[in-house]
Amino acid sequence: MEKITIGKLAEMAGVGVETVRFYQRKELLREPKTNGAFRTYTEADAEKIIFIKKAQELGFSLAEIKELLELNTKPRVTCSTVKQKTLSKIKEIEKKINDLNKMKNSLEKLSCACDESQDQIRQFKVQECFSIGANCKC
Amino acid sequence: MEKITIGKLAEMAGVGVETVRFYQRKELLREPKTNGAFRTYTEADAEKIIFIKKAQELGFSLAEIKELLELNTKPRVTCSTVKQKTLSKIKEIEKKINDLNKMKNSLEKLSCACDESQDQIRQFKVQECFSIGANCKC
DNA sequence: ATTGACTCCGTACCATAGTACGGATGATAT
DNA sequence: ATATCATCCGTACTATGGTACGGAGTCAAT
Repeated sequence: MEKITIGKLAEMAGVGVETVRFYQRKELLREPKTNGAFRTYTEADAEKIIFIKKAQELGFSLAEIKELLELNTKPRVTCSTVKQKTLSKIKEIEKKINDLNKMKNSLEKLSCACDESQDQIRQFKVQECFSIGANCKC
Repeated sequence: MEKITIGKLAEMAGVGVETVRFYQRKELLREPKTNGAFRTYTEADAEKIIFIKKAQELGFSLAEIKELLELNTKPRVTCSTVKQKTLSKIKEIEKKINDLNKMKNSLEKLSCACDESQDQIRQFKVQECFSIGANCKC
């Protein structure tokens, strides 16, 4: 297998070279071994960047993503601490899924309204999805 | 019912007064009727702000949130255009839910590893959740 | 051994999403 | 009526997450 330099890595992960260096400064990515004068990366590094981008799209900040990536890697942390943190992250995620389902239900209601009348469309309000139990009644 | 001034509105929605004004400048919130010299708001405005905050936590930018809020309110837009945009938003949301489920499954695997050994915990990698079909096998 | 593409490093700049400040005016409770 | 608090408005500052730039060094192919 050929050496993965920073440019190749960036291409693999679909980001810019500067972004990789930025993540290193933020300690989201390890500083890799240097092969001669240039750094060489692994496929795991590309996977990590892809994870970071996905997690960002899901509303996690870089600080939160760092926590996620470090859940199991910090030295001298007990199993029960890891478990506790992990379960708390799972709760966060479940809350997000729940909220997304509310938005989805609400938009499905709008989709239904489109088959009814202009009036039905005008009366629709997405923002109500978090207050009233607005489910699709197609 | 008493008048809702900007300070009251901000408190209701759990944001700062400056944030409300910022959203007005960004046209995410309407410029409300002025009662005397001061503006008065409605509960719908508070609901809208709460929606904005929730949607941000779910990874939507203010520009995307504006689109969501305007789905059905723009004049001279046909039903089919609204329907099309709505279905596309639903697809986006489904993708997010799918990705969150992958992360959740992965973290459940870590939670299981916590009941096994320190070694199992160390070997775990969240970032793999988007590449291999890593489901919890508790 | 020279050329061209890539890397390294520091620094500067950018967009997004607020947050703070400060002087003027308006509202309200005593 | 006056003190106190809120609102208005413009402008400036901040944090986060990158993006761009410029000069120097390096690698690899011809």
